[in-house]
Amino acid sequence: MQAEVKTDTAGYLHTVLPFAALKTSVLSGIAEHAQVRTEKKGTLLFYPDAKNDKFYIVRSGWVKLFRETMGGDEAIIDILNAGHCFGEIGLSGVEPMPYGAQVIEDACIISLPRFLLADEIMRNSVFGLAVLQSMTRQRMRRDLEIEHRTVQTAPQRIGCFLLKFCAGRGEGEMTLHLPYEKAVIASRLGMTPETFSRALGQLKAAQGLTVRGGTVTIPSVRALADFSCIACSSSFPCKEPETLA
Amino acid sequence: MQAEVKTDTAGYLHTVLPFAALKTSVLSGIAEHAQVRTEKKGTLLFYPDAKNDKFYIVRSGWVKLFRETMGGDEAIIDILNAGHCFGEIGLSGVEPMPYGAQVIEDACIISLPRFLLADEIMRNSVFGLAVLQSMTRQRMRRDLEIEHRTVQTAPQRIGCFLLKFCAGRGEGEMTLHLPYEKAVIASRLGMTPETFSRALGQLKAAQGLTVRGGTVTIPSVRALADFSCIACSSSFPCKEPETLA
DNA sequence: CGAGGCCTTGACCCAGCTCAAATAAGGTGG
DNA sequence: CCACCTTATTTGAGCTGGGTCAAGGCCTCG
Repeated sequence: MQAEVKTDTAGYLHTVLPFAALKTSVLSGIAEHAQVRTEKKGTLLFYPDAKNDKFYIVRSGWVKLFRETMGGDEAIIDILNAGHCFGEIGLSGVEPMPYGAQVIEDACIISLPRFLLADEIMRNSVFGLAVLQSMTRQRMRRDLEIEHRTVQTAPQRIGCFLLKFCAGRGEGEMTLHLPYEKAVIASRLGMTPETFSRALGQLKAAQGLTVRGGTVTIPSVRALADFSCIACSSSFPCKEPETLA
Repeated sequence: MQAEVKTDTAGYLHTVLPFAALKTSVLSGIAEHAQVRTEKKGTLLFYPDAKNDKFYIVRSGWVKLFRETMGGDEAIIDILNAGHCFGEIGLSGVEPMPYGAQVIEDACIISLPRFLLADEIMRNSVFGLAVLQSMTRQRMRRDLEIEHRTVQTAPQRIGCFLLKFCAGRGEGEMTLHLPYEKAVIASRLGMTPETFSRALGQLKAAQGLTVRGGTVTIPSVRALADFSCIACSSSFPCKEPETLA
C-alpha cells in the first residue's frame, strides 16, 4: 500500500516540470523519501521566515504563498495549484524561507527533503537546468504581476484573472467556477474584497458577465480579452495559463 | 591592448556572482568571446520582445529593464547597476526576451553569447547552481517589490529606496546622490514624477531630509528606517542593498 | 432553525493621478 | 561668461480609483 503510493508519487512527479527531466529510476529513488499529505483548507504549511528544509509540490488543491509586514498587513505573493512547486528558493541556500505557505482549498501536498534535490542538481546538470527553468518561470510570473499591478485597473485585473482559466478553450461564451474564495482572489490581485466585489460588478455591467455564487459566465471571452489585455504587454491568450483542477 | 581588456574582463567577471564559481581558465575562455561596450545614457540595448541571444553584465552605470503595454504605458521591471546581470531568462529557452533594456546612465556593458553559458552549465553543475542562485536572487527582488507596491505608501517606498544606499554605512546622518533621474526613480517605484516630487516633499517635512538637486541628506537613517520599514516584512537593513557606483 | 462565515452595499475619505503651467538645471554656440 | 534652448522638476487644481468602516444580506452546515 505504502509502496503503491510511492510509485504513484513517482509517476506523478514525472509530469511535473523540473522532474520530467529525471530518469525513472532516479525519480523512484527520490519518491522513496517523499512525504504525501492531504491537508484541509486553512492549514498553515509553514510560517513566514520559518526554518525549512523541504521542497514542495502541489498535487491538487490550492496553496497561497504570503508575507506579513511588521505592521500586520499581508501580501499574497503567489497562489499555486496542481503541478506547481514551491520552496525552490531554499535550493540557493536562502534561509529561512522568506514567505509562508497556507492551504486555501483542500490540497494534496508532496514534500521532499531539499538536499535530495540539491544532490541531484550537482550530479545531473540536465536536472539543474530544469530547475533553473522552473525558477525562471516563477520569475516571469512575478514580472508580469508587477506589470499588471502597475498598469491595470481593478476590473481589468479581474478580467485577466478569469481569462487565465479560459486560455485555449475557445473565445465565445464560457462558464467557470472561481477556484477559491473571492476574498483570496481579491488579495491575490492586490485589492480589497470590497473593491473586488464592486469591480466584478463593473465587469457585469460592461461585459455582461453573470455571477451566481462562485460561478461566472462570460458571454464573450474575446470581448473580455479586448477589455482587459489592452493594459498589458502580452496579448490574449496571456502567456501564463492557470488551470482549474 | 585588446588582450589586456579581455584579461581585465575576466578579472571583473570573477567578482560577479554567477561567475565567481568558475575556474580562472574557464573564465578566460568565456571572456575571449565577451563584447565590452561603453554606452551613453539613452541607448536602447534591445527592444521588448526582440530576439536576443546574449547574456549581459553591467560593469558600471545603470540599465533599466522595462515592458510596454499595448496601451502604450511602460512598466519598469527593474533597474540594475554594476555587478548585476540580465538576460538569464533566455537561458531557460525563453524566446524572445519578455522585456527591453535601456541604458539610463552612461554604462559599460559586457555581453556574452548565451550558448557559452548554457554549455558551461551543462558541463559544470557548480556553475549551474550559481546561475540558479542568481535567478533566485532576481526572483526574491520581485517578491519584495510586489510586497512593497502592495503595502507601502509613496513616501515609504521612497524612504526604502534611499535606505538601500545606506545599508551598512551607519544609522545617523548620511548624504547621498540620487543615482539617476528622479522621473526614472519614480517610475521604478511605480509612481508618477509628480507624486514622487510631492512624496519627497512629505519626507522632507516628516524626516527633515534636505534635497538639493540630486543630493539628499538624511538626518537620521534610523528614523527613516522606522518610518519606512514598518510596512515591510523585512526590517532595516533591507535584505537587498543597492550600491552607488 | 440558528450561528458564523462569506459577500455585497452604502457613505465617505484620501492617496495618487491627470492636466496645465511655472521654475530650475544643464548644455551649447557665440 | 552670457543668452538661449531643451530637458528636468516642482507646483497648483481638481478628479477619481480604490481604501476604510460599518451595516446588511445570504449561504452553509451543524
